[in-house]
Amino acid sequence: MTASRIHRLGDLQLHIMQVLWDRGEATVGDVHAALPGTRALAYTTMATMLRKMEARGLVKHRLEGRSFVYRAAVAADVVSRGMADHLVDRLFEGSLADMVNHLLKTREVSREELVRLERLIAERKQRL
Amino acid sequence: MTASRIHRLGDLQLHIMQVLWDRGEATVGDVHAALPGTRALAYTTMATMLRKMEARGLVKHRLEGRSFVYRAAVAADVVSRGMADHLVDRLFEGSLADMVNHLLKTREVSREELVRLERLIAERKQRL
DNA sequence: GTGGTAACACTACCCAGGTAATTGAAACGA
DNA sequence: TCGTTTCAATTACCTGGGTAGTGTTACCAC
Repeated sequence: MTASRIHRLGDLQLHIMQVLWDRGEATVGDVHAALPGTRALAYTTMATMLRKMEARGLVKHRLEGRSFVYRAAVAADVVSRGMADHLVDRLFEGSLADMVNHLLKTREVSREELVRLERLIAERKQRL
Repeated sequence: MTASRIHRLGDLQLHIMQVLWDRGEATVGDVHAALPGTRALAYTTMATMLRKMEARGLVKHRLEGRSFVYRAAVAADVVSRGMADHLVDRLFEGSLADMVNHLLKTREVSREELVRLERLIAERKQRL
């Protein structure tokens, strides 16, 4: 449950979270360096973002020397779940099948992916 | 393709779109009346929102008497697709299977839904 | 015609995400 | 010791979603 679902996360914030989930810990500089070169953002932008995110409870930091070392304060799957659920609820009235149906209709899907899906569903049925 | 994906839509805007998709056309008053009573919003809020949405190209209006009759300017599935794709890309690097896997792990899913999913995937495999 | 009401128009907020310059302090290097 | 770099802190600004008050007009009922 983890107190008040997270379902809104901007692109930048999500990228930052992904870096943190990936590395466990990272300084502002690390995060800045780790981000996709496609859009070169200022170092200060990262710093500001991280502070805002800490205020919101998404990350925490500790001091090491005079650097802030950040880490995620929420687990990746809690966030994924919050966001995915929110979308399923908003768009498909909570029906996973409707969502998948829609995705299958509108996206390219490889045979491998379909096979994987079949297997996932079969497994899930066992576990019912 | 409909020019530039729509992947950001706030809750209110999405609700409004759903009303329009549902009815085809609706006046501000209709939309206002149709919205979930849970949060009673002012009539003017709807009017403002609809004007903003028109500026963004989400809806159009025509004049009938002195009322604006709004209709959606983008199709429901284009929007669903934009939003769903965006999420799949952001959270699961574009892998539908990863997304479904995640959802299957973290959500309650009924046997019926699993069966429906199986069928959907089987059908999709045919059509490959 | 006059007054109420139903419509849009305009304007103003708030908030959060995103972006960054500026400032100030600490550390480091010569 | 003095300049340069490296950090964090502060501040500011833009955008878009959301919310609504106020203003204005047009129309309908008396």
